Amino acid sequence: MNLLTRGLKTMDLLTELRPEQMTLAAGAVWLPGFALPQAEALCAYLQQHFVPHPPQQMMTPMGYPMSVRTSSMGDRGWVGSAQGYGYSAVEPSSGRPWPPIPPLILTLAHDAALKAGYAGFVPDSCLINVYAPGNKMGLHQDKDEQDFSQPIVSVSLGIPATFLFGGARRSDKAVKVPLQHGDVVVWGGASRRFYHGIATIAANQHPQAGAQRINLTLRKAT
DNA sequence: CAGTCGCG
DNA sequence: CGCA
Repeated sequence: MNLLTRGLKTMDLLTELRPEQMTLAAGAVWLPGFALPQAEALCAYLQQHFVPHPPQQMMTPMGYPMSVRTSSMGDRGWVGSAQGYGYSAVEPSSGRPWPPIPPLILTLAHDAALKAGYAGFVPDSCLINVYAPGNKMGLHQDKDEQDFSQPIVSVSLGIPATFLFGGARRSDKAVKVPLQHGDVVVWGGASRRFYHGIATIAANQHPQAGAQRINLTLRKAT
């Protein structure tokens, strides 16, 4: 019995099959399980990171808080406030510089980018988004970076999430990608500025992360 | 005028 | 999907 005679629709294919690599749009690649070898070490490392650098809810310029909590590593960290969005060399709550991105994460990001077709990726910013059940992220573009020739590398840890990957306009139809612990998504080239987001997170539990999804987003900000 | 990682 |  093949997949078509079982009556599977496109969404079912995405949830049942775990291809080694799948193209979501021109220049955008989903790498299921690419970070699984490092995932447990990453979770442990982040737990330690969160002690001196607790994730905080950023504000939007429209006056609403975002539902996710965020922290950062690297020369720059992404911050949001009533004044707008951008990159900061210091953690707003403490005024101290962000801690460096550890080699484990730099290497993972570099290797994932290479696998997706982007050689020589050296990020200077790692945004850490922490999602609890009920949290979400509306469709948006990553457009606060200086150099759009560099891709974005996104690492998923903890409980699952539905990643929404749209197009150049916010109203473009978005593909739904069922991200799991250890999945990596890389987007660049034509898709570098495409809209993307995260659907409301369902209640869930993960052995390493608890009731959380932790997303690492690696960028070259400067 | 452009926006807008939010909301209804 | 369009806001103000």
